Amino acid sequence: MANPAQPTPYKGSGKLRPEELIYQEMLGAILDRRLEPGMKLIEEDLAKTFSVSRARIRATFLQLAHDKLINLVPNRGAFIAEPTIDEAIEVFSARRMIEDGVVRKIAAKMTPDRASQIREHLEREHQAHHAGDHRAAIILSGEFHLLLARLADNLVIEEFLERLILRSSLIIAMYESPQPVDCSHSEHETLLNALLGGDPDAAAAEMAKHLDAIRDRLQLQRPKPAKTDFASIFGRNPKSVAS
Amino acid sequence: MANPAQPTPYKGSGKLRPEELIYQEMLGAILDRRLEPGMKLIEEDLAKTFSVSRARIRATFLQLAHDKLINLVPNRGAFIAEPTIDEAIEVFSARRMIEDGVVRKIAAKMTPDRASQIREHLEREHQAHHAGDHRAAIILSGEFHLLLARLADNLVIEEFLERLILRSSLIIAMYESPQPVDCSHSEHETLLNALLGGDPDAAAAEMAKHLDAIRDRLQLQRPKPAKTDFASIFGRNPKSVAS
DNA sequence: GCATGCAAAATTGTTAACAATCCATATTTT
DNA sequence: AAAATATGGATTGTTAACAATTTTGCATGC
Repeated sequence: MANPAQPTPYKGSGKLRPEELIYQEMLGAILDRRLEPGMKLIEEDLAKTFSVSRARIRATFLQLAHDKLINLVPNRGAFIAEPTIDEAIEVFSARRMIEDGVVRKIAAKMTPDRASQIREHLEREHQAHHAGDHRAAIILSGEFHLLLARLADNLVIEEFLERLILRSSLIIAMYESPQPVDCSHSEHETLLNALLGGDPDAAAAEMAKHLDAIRDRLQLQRPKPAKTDFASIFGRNPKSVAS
Repeated sequence: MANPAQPTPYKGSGKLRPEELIYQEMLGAILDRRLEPGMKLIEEDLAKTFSVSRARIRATFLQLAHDKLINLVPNRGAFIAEPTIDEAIEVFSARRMIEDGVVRKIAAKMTPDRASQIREHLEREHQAHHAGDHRAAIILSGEFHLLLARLADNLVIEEFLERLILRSSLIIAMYESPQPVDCSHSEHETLLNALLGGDPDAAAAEMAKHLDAIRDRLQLQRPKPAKTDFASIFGRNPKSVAS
């Protein structure tokens, strides 16, 4: 027998591997901003928190760093990523490129089954929005895009976009304007209609519009919404305080 | 000497980090097929080979696994990836999607400087080809696509495509037909001409054609060109030997 | 008062030993 | 003889201690 090559099979039962759990846990904390951008992550503290060895925390760090959710600095440690404005713009630009292809592929071969899958998801988004569950709404909003990627039937693209969406979530958490931003669920409905129209160009244009809209709702001009930046809080330029 | 592709910029000085070195070393061995698909990688052997600790080998494994160049199986170890035919098809399909966007972006804003960068690269490909340096030709061929990604001016896309190109290289190494395949350098010239034409649609079409051509040159119908598969060597079906 | 340098504490990086798991061979059982 | 089952060796997974580095607090000098 042979092939020793199963990607990542869970051990048989529905048992969740601890490493996966820790990744998810930290992911949630980052996207919730319980861990703020720039914050230092101390290995031993986390190890004790999750009752695992430092080695495992280290491995988790590598994963998170690969997804650009934390920065790993040699001899200094791990820090929650602080995506710059340029990075944010590039991420949304990359998504535009990729989701353009996704949407075209779906529009070209829309089936009733796929359509109802999307509709079902929209329904959930709708419910969360009306229930006022902001957090769920944001998560579902990301999953909408992931669903489209899945329907495009290409695992490579799906996995990449998944990471890009996580990264987007961090960006949104970091740069979102004071008022709620997840009004985008109506845009998702517009998108579905475009997809049902069967015109790839139209659907792609709609997706581009949607992603640009998300980006534009962010406050990407602000220098840095950092933790305790007294200088900006009190309206001074930190570099030239006493000039 | 050697490292063909410099994927991640090194820190300030020319100091090469050992971890990066090991990754590059193993990468080279995989793409050269000195390490064959399916082969087991034993931590301690590698640790001794590179004179580092097992922990570092482990960290390198995580990186390689993330790039889908090896498979990590819990409690069993690490194995050189054996991309399936379906995977191969999906990788090239994903590249079509992404490089479509790349090429369009470049075609839309071609400058003399960018054009000469591409021409310069083509010249190098040309030289390697005429010098009969097969290995260099394959590497340069991949770097051509990477150059285009770089010119598209989006780091996110660039990094992703870099990984996808590495994965493609493994696929090509695994499925390439007996006769040389790097005749594609002339296709790259065709591609440059399309880019210079300034017509995004035409350029994108050319790229799609090129990627399909690469894929079609592979022997993606063969079940598995495994190491010592006597059954297939002697023209028998391994499953039903005695029927 | 502010900068500089030193020393201690905290933190990361590394190593080695130990435990758990898997694999192949040998042995027993049917 | 074939299947099932023990057994030993090899390999991965984990832990804890140690070394190296960075950070922090404090004292000193200007």
